Amino acid sequence: MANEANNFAELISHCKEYGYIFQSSEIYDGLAAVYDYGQMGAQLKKNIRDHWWKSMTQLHDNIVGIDAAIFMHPTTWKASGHVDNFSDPMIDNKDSNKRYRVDHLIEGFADELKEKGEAEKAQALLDEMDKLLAATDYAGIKKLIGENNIKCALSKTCNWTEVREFNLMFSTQIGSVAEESDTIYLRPETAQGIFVNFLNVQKTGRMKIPFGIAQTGKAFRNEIVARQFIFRMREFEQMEMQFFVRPGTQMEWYNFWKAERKKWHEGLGIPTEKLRYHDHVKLAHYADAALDIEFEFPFGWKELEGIHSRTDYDLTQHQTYSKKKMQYFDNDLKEDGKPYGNYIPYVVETSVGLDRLFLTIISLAYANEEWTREDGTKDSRVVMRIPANIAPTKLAILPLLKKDGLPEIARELMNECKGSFMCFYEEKDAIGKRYRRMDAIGTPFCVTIDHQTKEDNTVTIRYRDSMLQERIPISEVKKVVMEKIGS
RNA sequence: GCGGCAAUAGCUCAGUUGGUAGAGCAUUAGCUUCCCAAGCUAAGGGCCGAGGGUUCGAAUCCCUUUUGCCGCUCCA
Repeated sequence: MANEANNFAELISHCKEYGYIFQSSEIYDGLAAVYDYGQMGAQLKKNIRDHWWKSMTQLHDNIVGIDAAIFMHPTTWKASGHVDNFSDPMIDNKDSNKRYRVDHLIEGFADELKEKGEAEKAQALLDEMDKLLAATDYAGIKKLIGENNIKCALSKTCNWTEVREFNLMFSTQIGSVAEESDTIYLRPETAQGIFVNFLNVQKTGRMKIPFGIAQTGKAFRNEIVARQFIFRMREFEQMEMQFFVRPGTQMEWYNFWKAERKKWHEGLGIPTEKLRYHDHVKLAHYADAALDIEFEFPFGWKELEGIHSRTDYDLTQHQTYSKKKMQYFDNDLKEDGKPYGNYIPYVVETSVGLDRLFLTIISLAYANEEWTREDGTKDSRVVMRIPANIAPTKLAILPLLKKDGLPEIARELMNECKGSFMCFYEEKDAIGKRYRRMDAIGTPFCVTIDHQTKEDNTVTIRYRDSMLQERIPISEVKKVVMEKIGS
C-alpha cells in the first residue's frame, strides 16, 4: 500500500460514485458524522448483518435473537451508569487546548489550597462548586474559576472557554410536551435492551445457562469529534451478543468468544495479519476483563469488535433500580450433589460495529489495478473484491448485443435467477465496459448471452476476481452461482 | 471544540489584474460493435457550498457560517 491516505480518499469517493454511501442530507450541506447507505451499500450492510445473525442464532442452538426498542425507560440509563458518566461539564483552556472536567479542575485547585494550609477556603470553594453544579449554573462555574484564578497546568493561563456539557446521549421528550414529561434518551448502546429482557427471554425460551441473546440495531452517541468516514458516526449500528454464564466461569467463556469471534472475522476473508487483540489496561467500571479485536484500517489499527466480561454488574444494577429479581435458578448439580441454585448470571459480551465491519470489508475489497496487455497497451480497472457470499449483487446478466433475440434469452435467465439471489440486467454499451462497471460495484459473476447460446444453450460466465471466463450450459447458471455464494 | 487547508456540472479540473461559466470523462437517447471501458450523432445537467458586505457589476475582494481533510483534544 504505497499511499494509504490517498487510497482511503479514493475509496470514499468510490463509495459515493457507485451508490454505496452518501453523506446525510447532502443537499442541505450535510450533517457532520452522519451517513446514508445507498442502493448498493444498504444491500451489502444487510448481507453482513444477515451473515452475523445467522452465525450467531442459527448456528448456535443456545443463542436466540431479539429486537429491542431504541427508546427505553429513563431509569435504564441511571442503572447502567450512562446518565452519571455521560454528562460531565467540561471546560477548555484556549492556550493549551487542554480540556478539563470542571469538577476535577476545581477539586485539584482545592487540594492545592489544602496543602498550603487553607483548608477552610478550599472547603468553601468546593461547597460553592457543588451548589452551582446542582443548579447547572455553568456561567457561575466559569465565574468561580475566574475569581479563584485557577490556571491550566500546561499553559499556566486563565484563558478559558465557556463551560459546556458533553452529554454523549441524545435526549428528547416522550409524551405530551405540555405536561411535565420525562426526558428520554436514544440508546447509546444496544446491550441494555438485552439485559432488561434477560428474564423474559430466559423464561419464555426456557433457556438454560450458558446461553446467549443476540441483537442488531442502531445506537446513538453525541461524539464530540466524529471523523474517519463511517468509522465513528453519531448514529451507528451494533451487532452484539450477551452470553450469560455461571459466576466463576466467565474467563473460560471470555476466552472462548475471544477465539471464536476472531475466527469469524477471518471466515469473512479478513487476513489474519490484519487482525489483532488489544487488551484493555484500564477497565470500565462494569468489566473484569476486556479486549478489542482490532483491524488495520487505512488510518491505522482501530477497534472493530469488543469482547467484555461484564460480570453481574448490569443485571445487579437493574435488580437494584427496578426492585425485580434478576436471578436464575440453576438446576445443574455441583460436586456435592446439590444444585447450583439461585444466582445472578455473569455476562460475556461480544459487540461488533456493523458500520466498522462494512468499512473493513470495503477497504479490503477496493483495488485500483493497472496492467499491460499482451499488445503492450495499458489497461486498468477499479474492482471491489467483496466476498461473493455478502456481495450486494451476485450476478450480472448481459446479452452481448441488444438484438437478434439475445435480450429475450437473457430476460428469461434473469427471471429464473432473481428469486434466488440479487441479479442485475444490462444491455447497454460494449461488453467490456459492462464488465468494468460490474467490477466497480463488486458483482462477482457475469453471464453473457451470445449467438452461440442460441445454438447450443451455453453462456459465458466471467469471474470478477480472476477475470477468467468459461462456457457453461445456461441451465447450470443458477446452480453454479448458488454454490459459489454458499447458499 | 481549537488550529491549518479546501469547497466551480455526477467525477477531475479551467476560469486571464472583478464584467453575469467552460473542457474532458460520466449520464440519457439513437447508431455501430460477437467477449474485457474510452467509435459516431444528439441531448440533458452548474447561478459557481450557504448568508451578508464592498462595487455600476463578484465564482473572482472582505466577514460570518456549513461541510470535508490533516493535527491536537474527547471517546463511559
